[in-house]
Amino acid sequence: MGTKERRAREKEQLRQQILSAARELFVNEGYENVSMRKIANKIEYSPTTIYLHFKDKADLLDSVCQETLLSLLNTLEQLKRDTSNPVETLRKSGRVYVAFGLKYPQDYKLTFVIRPQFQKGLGLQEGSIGEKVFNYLRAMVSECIQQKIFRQMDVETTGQVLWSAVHGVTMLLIDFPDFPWTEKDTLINTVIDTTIEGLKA
Amino acid sequence: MGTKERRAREKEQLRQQILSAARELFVNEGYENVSMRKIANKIEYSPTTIYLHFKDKADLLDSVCQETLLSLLNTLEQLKRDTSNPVETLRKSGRVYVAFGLKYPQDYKLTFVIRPQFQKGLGLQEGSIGEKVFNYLRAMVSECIQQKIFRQMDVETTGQVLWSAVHGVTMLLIDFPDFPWTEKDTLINTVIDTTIEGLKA
DNA sequence: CATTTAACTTTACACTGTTAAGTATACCAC
DNA sequence: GTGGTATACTTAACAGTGTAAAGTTAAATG
Repeated sequence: MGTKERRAREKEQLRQQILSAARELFVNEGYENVSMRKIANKIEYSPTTIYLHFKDKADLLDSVCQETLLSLLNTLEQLKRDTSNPVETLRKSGRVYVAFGLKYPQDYKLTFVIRPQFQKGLGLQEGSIGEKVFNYLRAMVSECIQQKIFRQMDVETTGQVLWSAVHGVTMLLIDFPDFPWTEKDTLINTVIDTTIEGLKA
Repeated sequence: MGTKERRAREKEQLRQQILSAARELFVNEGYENVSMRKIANKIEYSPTTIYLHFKDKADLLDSVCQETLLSLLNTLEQLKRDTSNPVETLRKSGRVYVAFGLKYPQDYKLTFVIRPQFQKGLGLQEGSIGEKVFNYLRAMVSECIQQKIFRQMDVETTGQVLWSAVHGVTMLLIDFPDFPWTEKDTLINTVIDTTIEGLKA
């Protein structure tokens, strides 16, 4: 019987092929400079085949970004959390977050800048990977507040402040590579440490 | 004789016409969704006329962004600086910066995200408006450090940390309007105050 | 073997940024 | 005023875009 399963497997395989071709092209040439035809060429199918797996180009982008978020989540979760020192964990997580953004700058921008432009109304929906990432942050922040290391402030606000800081420095370093930045790691660490210091009780 | 001058004036006028048509379209429909033909239609000239005034679409974008930066600089400089309380001035400037970004979100993104993507290698060149904006920040930071309110840290790094913070929160609020942010002004103020607090001696 | 279904391709449409060539008009020296 | 030239602008064209509709092929089912 297993033909149906085989077919489904093959279909999934092609989907994955399209996805990784798209990611590679998006990352190397920029979303706007990648045409459906280019992707099709790379996987040696006709352009319209892509539409059998993805609604349109934006949907393709969205799927690529989901993968990116998952990868970010995994990277963060690999960091083993020392509950006795939540601030240090937070610090490390911040560094990992920025490092991720700088290691895959194009993927980062696709996910956090380009995608919101094309996919209106994504507000961190229930069960999404994006929500899981933010939950990770929430948990750490919560710990810092409960242990009274941080000011007794709203968990949400505190988390959002931290996100703003790491997102800001990541975006600037990506978008203005020629700006006369002070030493990159110094800047990143200072951003994270300053924000954490400012949040302390 | 003045015909030459009149001609030059007319030419400049058309240039301005193109610029404001382009800005309006870029802002309302997004850079990528605006074609040279659309701009041309709006000003009732043929598409190729635009090329008599701007090298290409990216150059047009660049000119639009220069205007935006100038507007930002003016907005910042209107704030009268109370040298006896540089921290309060810095706080206000931060709020003004974010408010500017949120008032003209598309212009902000064009300038700080889209343009760097198309104009590689803009590293805050000598005498540019971007440099003037950053100089404004430098001056305020310098004051805070000299008066020993801030930690004795590198002026550059300190300024870059502040820029990261305000840029981060601005970008997030623009790109994820549906995210469950805490009250917007609270978030903005908390970001600014937290960063400043973290920088204090 | 016949028929249905799924996978994939061909063709086509209306659009894109930009270049090259063409045209008309306003200016200048005589 | 007339001839020539420079300026402003347009027309036409090229190679490319995202994607819908229709057509084709091959495999799975009854």
